[in-house]
Amino acid sequence: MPRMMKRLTVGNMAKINNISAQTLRYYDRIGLLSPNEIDPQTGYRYYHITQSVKLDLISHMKYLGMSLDKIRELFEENDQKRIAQNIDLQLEHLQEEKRKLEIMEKAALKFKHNLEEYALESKKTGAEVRTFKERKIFCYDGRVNIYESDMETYEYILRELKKQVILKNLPMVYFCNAGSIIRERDIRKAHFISTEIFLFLDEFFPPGDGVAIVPEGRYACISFKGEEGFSNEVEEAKRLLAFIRDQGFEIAGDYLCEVITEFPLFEKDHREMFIRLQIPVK
Amino acid sequence: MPRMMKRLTVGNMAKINNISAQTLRYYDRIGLLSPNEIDPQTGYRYYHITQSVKLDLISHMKYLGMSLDKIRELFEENDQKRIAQNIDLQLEHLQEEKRKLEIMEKAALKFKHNLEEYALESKKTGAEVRTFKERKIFCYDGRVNIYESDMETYEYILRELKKQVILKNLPMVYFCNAGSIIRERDIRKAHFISTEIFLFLDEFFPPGDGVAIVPEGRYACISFKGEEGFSNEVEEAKRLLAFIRDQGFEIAGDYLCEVITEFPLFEKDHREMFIRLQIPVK
DNA sequence: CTTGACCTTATAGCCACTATAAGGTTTATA
DNA sequence: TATAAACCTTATAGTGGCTATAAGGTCAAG
Repeated sequence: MPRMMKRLTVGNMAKINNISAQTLRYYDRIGLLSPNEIDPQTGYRYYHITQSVKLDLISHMKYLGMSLDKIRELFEENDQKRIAQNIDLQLEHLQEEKRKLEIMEKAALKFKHNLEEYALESKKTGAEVRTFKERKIFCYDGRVNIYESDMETYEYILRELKKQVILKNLPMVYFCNAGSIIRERDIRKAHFISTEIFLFLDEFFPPGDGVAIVPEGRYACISFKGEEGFSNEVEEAKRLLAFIRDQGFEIAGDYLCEVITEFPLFEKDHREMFIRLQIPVK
Repeated sequence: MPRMMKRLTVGNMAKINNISAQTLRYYDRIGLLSPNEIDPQTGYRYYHITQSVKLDLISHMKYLGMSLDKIRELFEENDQKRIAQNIDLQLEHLQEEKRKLEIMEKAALKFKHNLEEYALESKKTGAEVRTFKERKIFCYDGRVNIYESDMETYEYILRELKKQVILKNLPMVYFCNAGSIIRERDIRKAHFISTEIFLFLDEFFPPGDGVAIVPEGRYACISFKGEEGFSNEVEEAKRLLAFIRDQGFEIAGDYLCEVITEFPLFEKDHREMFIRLQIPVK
């Protein structure tokens, strides 16, 4: 049987409601919930147990993600329709938050996956043939041949790609897994010409403007640590082309240069990239 | 073709990276990212485009939900293992956030459902028979007959229930949909004795300590607005019992008094409750 | 040389609290 | 009744990741 107390001091009210006395004082200060009675001499706050009702409501509405300001507003209006409206608003907000979390999770998994790929791939030295499923990319044509540019220009092109990503409302997640393309006709002639850079999207991404598909199939691959930007890419690419020729394969599509991860090799103010070159073969 | 600038002022660096100049200054201040060069005379900050790399990483890691402090720490350590660890931590954190959101959503939906029930039920006046699916409740025995208590005591009992909810780590969500039970043997004799109050849980809730099941079946129901606590409940309950007798039904289980919603009728500092009485019948 | 667009630092504000300090009140016990 | 412990009060500062503002200095174009 609970002990009866007509007047509850902040501390008691706090204990009973599993809340801090400071918080109760704060609620008083912002005009959200004031004690039943305040001793005019001492300023002591005295609550009544039934004021817990309002505290329950406050905590419940907070739980729905409403701000204390909003809650006070709703208390003042005391209008059921407005409350229902706000619940719907909160539901939308929650959906939005959920979507954000999903994307964040995808980003984290991608990051992790990249780290694992790095750990795996960094042990390999030679070329090999691997099968990839269909992949989606978001392409951007920088109109500058990156093989004739320095890192500075590459950064500027990346910034432009980023602008596109923001413009098209793509989640920024994908921005950690970029690459560049050499079109089939150029790589067949061993011409290192690429003006297009891209981002890997995930399989669930809806097709649309700028979204291209990298077909499923067998790819000749080679991975290496990019030195001072792309300086050693051409050399590695030639090794990969030699591998294709030696194995009796034939180039079956566009050459992809994928930046697997940047982070673990992060040093100073330049990108230290782990790169995987891929050429589809038949 | 992007315009080349060796030195970028905060404003330019900001524009290029879709971030505010203030934020860049802030990052400088907290030692997360300092400009390449600072004019010792004027204090002007000059960035280099390649510093965007670090900004990309920062935004990416922020995206995973890491604090700037954590990010700086990881930058300073520059250790791949620690990064991987933190990604895993973030993933766990994201799972937690997702669970929270799910619960919040459930709470909002429940709230909404209650409002709708209220709108529907408040138009009805007489008793009726309704079918309910199996429901789960969390029971707490206050060891005081609430029909012999005043609202003050009821509030204290509710506080105890709340403590139990916190103790058992149940989500606070459920705290808006409470009720009380009169056991079958008592309601058969029209004895209004109830020491047990409960919360409705949702169907997905795992069974456990204190979790009871209210069986599926047909229930004689009557709803009304509770006046000054439970003062008019007994009267309405008697009407419901009369209805059961008149229709030739028989009491088939425990009597439930469900508080559908409190909010829309919220006034002053006492609970204004919309109540639905339910007696299983056969 | 002016104008206006930039830059600088310093400060306050946001939210929902928490923490601390310095001092006053109540209550339980001796 | 004296005292000590446990409370209460207000006021202030801090949290994080910024944004906003003010007051003043610098730079680049015309």
